[in-house]
Amino acid sequence: MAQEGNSNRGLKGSFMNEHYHPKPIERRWQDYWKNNKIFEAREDPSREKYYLLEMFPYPSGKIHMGHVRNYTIGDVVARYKSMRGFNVLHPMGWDAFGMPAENAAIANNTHPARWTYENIDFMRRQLKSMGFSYDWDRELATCRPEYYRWEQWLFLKMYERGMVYRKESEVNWCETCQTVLANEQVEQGLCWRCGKEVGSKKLKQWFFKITDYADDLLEHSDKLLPGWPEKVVTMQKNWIGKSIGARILFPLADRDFSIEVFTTRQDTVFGATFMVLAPEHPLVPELSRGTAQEGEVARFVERMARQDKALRTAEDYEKEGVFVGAYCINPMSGRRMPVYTANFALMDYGTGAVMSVPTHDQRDFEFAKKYGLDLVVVIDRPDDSLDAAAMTEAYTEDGVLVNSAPFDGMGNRDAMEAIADHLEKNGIGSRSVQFRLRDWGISRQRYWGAPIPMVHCPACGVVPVREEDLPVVLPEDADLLPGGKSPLTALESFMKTSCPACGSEDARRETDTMDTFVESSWYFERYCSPHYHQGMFDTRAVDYWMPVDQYIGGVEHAILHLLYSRYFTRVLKDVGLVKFKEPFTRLLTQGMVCKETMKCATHGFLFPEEAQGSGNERTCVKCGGPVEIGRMEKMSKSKKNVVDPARLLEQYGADTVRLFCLFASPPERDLEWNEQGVDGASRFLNRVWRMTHQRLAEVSGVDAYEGSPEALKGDSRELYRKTHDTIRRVSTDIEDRFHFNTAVSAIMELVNEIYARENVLKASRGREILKKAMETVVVLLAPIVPHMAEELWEALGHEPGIAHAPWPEFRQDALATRTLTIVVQVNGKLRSRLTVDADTDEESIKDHALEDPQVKRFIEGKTLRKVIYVPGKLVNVVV
RNA sequence: GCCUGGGUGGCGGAACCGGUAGACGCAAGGGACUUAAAAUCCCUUGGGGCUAGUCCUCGUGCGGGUUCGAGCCCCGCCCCAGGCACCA
Repeated sequence: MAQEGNSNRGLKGSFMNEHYHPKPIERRWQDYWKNNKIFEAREDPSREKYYLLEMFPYPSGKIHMGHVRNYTIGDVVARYKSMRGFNVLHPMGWDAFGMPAENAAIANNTHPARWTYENIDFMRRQLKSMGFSYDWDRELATCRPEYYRWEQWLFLKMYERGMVYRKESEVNWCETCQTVLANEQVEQGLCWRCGKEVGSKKLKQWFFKITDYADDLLEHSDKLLPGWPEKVVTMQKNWIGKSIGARILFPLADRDFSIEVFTTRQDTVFGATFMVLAPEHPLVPELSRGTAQEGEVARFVERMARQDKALRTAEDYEKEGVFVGAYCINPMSGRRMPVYTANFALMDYGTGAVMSVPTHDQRDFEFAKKYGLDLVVVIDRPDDSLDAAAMTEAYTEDGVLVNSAPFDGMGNRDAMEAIADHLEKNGIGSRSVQFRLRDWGISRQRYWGAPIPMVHCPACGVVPVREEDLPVVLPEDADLLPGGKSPLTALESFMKTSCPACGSEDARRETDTMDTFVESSWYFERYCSPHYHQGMFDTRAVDYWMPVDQYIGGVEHAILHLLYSRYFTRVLKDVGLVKFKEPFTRLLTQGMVCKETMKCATHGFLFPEEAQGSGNERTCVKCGGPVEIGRMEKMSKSKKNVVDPARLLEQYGADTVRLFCLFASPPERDLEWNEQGVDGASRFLNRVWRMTHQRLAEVSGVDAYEGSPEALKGDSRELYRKTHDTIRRVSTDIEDRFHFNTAVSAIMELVNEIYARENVLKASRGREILKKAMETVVVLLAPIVPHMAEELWEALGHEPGIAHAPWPEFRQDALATRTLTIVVQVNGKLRSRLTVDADTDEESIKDHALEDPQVKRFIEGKTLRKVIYVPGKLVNVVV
């Protein structure tokens, strides 16, 4: 600490021993926060709440830079709001079910539960060492029965309301491993484990009827999510994919029933020249039966069934199909249309049947050309007519109807309505809306997930578990089977149960577990009362805290997790548990953390520590060969361009890591990792540390100046002005824009100013002004580098606890300057600057500008046309 | 192909309502301190030019336009990233 006698020495170099050591400081304050329950949140109706939430992590082993960035951003906002007087809820927990636990268990011969809980313990310690302001008493893990029992409870409620149903659905199936594969376990159509080709298999699976809410979710996307990034809203809208059109019945030529199609282009119905059915369409075998096509059709359908889904949706997938041997009649044109089945028709969209209009749909056009089918133009360009025979692509623009009997000459937009009316009036079709969104398949043939609370009884069929029998506990004594097949099916103690309806002892439990997205669709509500055992949550707590005011996470969850959460919240509302529809008022999607990749010709990708040297001259530590520097990419283990937060924490401390994450780029953009930048952040903190300690003796016992700037002059006035301007800038940067990088810049500028205004101590009130500036630096840094801020706050003579210190307000009157710099332009080009008193009127500023020698040079001999004055900013002389 | 973002010094990035382009940091160079180094503190740093200034000129992906004035607005392109993509 500074000694009295040091005060009259120069500021520079007198306290060389004052060095910043983050480790003990961080330990000390983390203990302080914990012991004093500084971040414990309690409902308090007299205070305005602020619920800040970051997407909870999957406990994969240890935290990575993506977590560090995400949680640092959230922590700054939480701490800032807390200093602003809000009652802040800032919880943390674990998205603890999922496949990696099973994989690790098989690979390391441990149990998924053990692996998961050990990871949680390790990662919790890591998060604590970052100094995040979580209320750890609210921690939850979704794999615990006391969590998922309420999920099972809600499942039963949804089942009662018809929100849950079972249907046949395809899964990826590996014959060799005898197991179901998730999409991410299928690599280019091959099983990730054995490398054999993946097929598909039909299983009866559970679904949530999210499509019931498609319209509602879509509508609110626009109206009620103003605090969401437009990008995310658009992605959700596309995902829901509402299409407005019509259903039309096409009678079969020789039978007395019809094929129903969905189309968005009923205006082109007269141009429909053939029909396409999905290979899975029930009419395909029926129509081909007994025809010459029967064998070929059966072979085609069989081949499509075996084909991998990933392949079928591949980019340059060749359109192919076969004639099924039957014809239908176009109800509008009367044309006899051959019926085909083709790979591109999907059974689960619309009706699984497509009326094909090759002249006005590119896909139909290609198919027709390939199989020599007829083309009839029904929409002409407004100015010239199309010749079907000469077309090289479909005409999909607007135009005028032709070859459409009573509708000829009508604009196609009008014809849409007119034809829809005609269809409805004649009972051959109706207006219809389709969504791209499918129901949410939640069944997973996996062990490490929440059991679906259903029982299969030979007598009663599928029966829900009784509410009082919940939870259906996932047995932890299961042995994992090689290949990943769920061990539940082999576990007699789990499988065997009695029927809740008839009591039969022959009943079997459902062995499917729920998709982990189910757990993450309501955890934010559970946080409000995590220890509540009478229901999913205490509605009073939820009424107080929800909705989440600010949600922060990666853009990779922009669609599924967020859409499912919005859906679940609607379900909870319908069940009567919550009063709102939208769980997240504001959303911030932060960018990825990136780093350049490094590759050695013999050793492939290299970890950063496996290359030595700098710049483009790096060599491989294993073989000394040259290292090729690749482009910036998202940090990933497979590319080895990763930085382990644990190492950084060890080397620099949490505050430096936090500072760098915030300073390097604004949160929504990608962050390019740069070790020298981390050094820079560390250097700045050292500078702040020194700045404070070197001046401590000067300001100890002095109260920070809080008065009017009236009496201040020179350096005092300037430093005071800069101090308040910094408060203003940092507040708006954090509050309105989450631009922490510019907030940090502003604080850096203030620190630079303190160094530059050494003479302030000679002025009257100098010490008080200096103290105010120094305190401001510390208090503004508090949400960003909380440990150092606490330490310096105490050193400056305050009681511990900057976390709850009030955020400073800026004084408008302190921002004013005595003089203004007015820029003078001639014809828009900068020519001179004027320094004038702040109260100088417009006329005299203009006069000054015209008399300025620099300006005169450029207006001499020219006609003065106009003089524009922007108050306090500039004069533009137009000649 | 469609929908979003984005393109600014050697680099990360600033520029808030159309008004001084390049804040802040990194890197680089120079100086001070030191026996020396590290650390620290100070200075310089977009390109070009000359008469060396309180100077001129070019410059925010490219080409046009609106305006007294455009990185920012409008029209037409190019490139990069992300998302969707046989959805009838």
